[in-house]
Amino acid sequence: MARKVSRRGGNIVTIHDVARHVGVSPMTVSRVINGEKNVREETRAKVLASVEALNYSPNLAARSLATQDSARIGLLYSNPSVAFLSEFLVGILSESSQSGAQLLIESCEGPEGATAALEKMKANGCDGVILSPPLSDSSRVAKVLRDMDLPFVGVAMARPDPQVCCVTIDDFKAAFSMTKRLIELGHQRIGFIKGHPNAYASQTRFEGFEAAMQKAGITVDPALVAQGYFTYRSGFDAAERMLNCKDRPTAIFASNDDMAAGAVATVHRMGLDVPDHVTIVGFDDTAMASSVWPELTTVRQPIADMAALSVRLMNDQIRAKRLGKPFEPVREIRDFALIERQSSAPVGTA
Amino acid sequence: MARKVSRRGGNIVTIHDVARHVGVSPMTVSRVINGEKNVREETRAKVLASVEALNYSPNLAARSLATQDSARIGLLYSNPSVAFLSEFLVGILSESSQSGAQLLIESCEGPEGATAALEKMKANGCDGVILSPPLSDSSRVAKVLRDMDLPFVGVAMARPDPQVCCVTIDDFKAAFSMTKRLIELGHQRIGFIKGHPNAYASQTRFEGFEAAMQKAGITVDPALVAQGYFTYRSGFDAAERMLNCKDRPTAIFASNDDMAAGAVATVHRMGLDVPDHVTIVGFDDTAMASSVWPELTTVRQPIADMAALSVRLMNDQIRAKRLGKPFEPVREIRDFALIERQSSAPVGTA
DNA sequence: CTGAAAGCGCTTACAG
DNA sequence: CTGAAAGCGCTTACAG
Repeated sequence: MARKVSRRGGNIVTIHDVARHVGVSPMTVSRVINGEKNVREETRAKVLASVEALNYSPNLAARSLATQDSARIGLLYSNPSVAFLSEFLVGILSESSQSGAQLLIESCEGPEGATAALEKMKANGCDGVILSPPLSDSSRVAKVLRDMDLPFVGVAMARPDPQVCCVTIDDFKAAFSMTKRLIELGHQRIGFIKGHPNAYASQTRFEGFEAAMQKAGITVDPALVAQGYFTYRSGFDAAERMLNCKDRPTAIFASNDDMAAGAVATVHRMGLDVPDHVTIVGFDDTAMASSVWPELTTVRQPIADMAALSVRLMNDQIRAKRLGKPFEPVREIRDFALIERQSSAPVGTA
Repeated sequence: MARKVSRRGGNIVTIHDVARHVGVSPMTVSRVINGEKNVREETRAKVLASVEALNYSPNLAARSLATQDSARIGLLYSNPSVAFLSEFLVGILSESSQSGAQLLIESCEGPEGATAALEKMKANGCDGVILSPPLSDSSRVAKVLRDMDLPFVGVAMARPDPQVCCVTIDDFKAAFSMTKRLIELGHQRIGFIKGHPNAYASQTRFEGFEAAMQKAGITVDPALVAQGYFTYRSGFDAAERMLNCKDRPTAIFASNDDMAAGAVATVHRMGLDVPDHVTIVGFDDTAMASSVWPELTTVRQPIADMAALSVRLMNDQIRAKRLGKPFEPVREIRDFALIERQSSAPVGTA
């Protein structure tokens, strides 16, 4: 490893070392590393070989200083599930450290508290804001942001707004698919636990459920639809009510994993088994889903990836604004996935 | 806000703007910001006022480029609890983005798989490695690291090794305190669920439990000590065995939150209540503890803080090594805290 | 106690 | 297709 001694005695392979090794200018090495086209194929190959040989990898701090990419990004959240939030944060943090963005993190209690938090961010030189659900769906928050002339990106939005840049999955389709799968497993009496009323995703997921039921010609029994609040406890209570029906459901679809885990606990408490007596499925595939037993069948929403992508979109938007270029709001729809674990089974397994 | 237009059209307040505003050199501003002593009090005050007025905040990328602090830090983990890991990551990521460190993250299956992962890191120019438990306690991993001449920091180590730089809590004392608290609540028949045998913390926590019991003059019934594996399922099973004893425990102390949550599920399944019939307490205070119902009384281990501190220690160590200065291994013991939630109560509440 | 110079590693903008 | 120059915002090392 050819390493040079830096001003302070460290050993770091730089772009200059690679350049010298190959016999080109640092500029050419930079071009190869950044995948630019205007490099002769032969030169590119030599540079790449050298990068490999010297074990070069770029200094992110230097890059972001040079590119001026170092935006100051605000992240505003309002207590979603802890499991959701931490996965969200991991995505945000890792991408922003990659791109050299600085982070300003604030929480607030619902859309009403958002204004104060946003003003604080703005005062701290914030260039743009990333919104986690349910804030991302709040038109009130969106208005405040527009008035402040701050660009923003919404993550996991459930209500389409062509004006807003966002990263989501198709909640309707995801809920539809999961419901369809339950029906394929022979379930007919399927209970549904809704999410918090302040989140649009709650409504959209319920609509997906309804649509799949209707398509299969199954009537949704109102007694099997319960209001939840995305908490374990609310799932626990909702499931209890449903399971005390005379004609109890053979499957319960909860709008997130926390509630599904609560529903599993209720089933167990009643001396029944999951999935033998009741199938339980969740939504999100957070840490909760694979931490409980039986592990939850759920809809995987790639939260960390979505969060990371939102940082990239935010960077693009900030850069465009700085350059005075127009920025067309992007609506990125990521794929969801049905993850089948042990909490679901064909009907009548017991 | 006095903002200058940068090369690419952005508006950023820099150290120069502050300097001009105050009428001093950028150097002086830098000194004030970094809290150096050699600045006249009057000058310092003026600079600080200006920093406030212009809303200046330093560009981290520029700083880390200039200080050469940008170490490349490897993070090696071997599947601990997902909840534990995500809190750990949040701490690591936020501190490393603060300090401008680059991260190389690898996982492995136990100490045996560590060598390959570490070689990969080393090949990628890694300057030092942070170890999460149970890897942090592995003398085998420590030896590999020493042979590679890579500095490392262990997080949440349970076995004191004066040679190794680490950040921990006092697991013994923490387990002792929690047990003492249970005894104060009147519990005598207390069950204990051990953690995974490959983690030293499991042993240490058990010793703390034993010591507190002994000090209170209570004999530990071997039937009330079960082997767990830090998973929900293992807590579930262990609790089931204990609760089927003729003389069942009135309280169960699980060595982590996942197992405690599993134990709660078992109690419920048997038609009993938490905490009315059985008190259940956990350890760590991960997201799991406040996600289930009833929420868990537990020992708070400040995982994110500890992880963040480990990054700082790693940076110090790498800098010392680069400068050829000796670095005395530091052993940082953080405070734990007893968090009382709804899963515990005085004995005989029902 | 304060400042002018040089440099951190990379990229943009311009020339050829 | 390639390179020389200048600059990103900050700090170290040296003078005074």
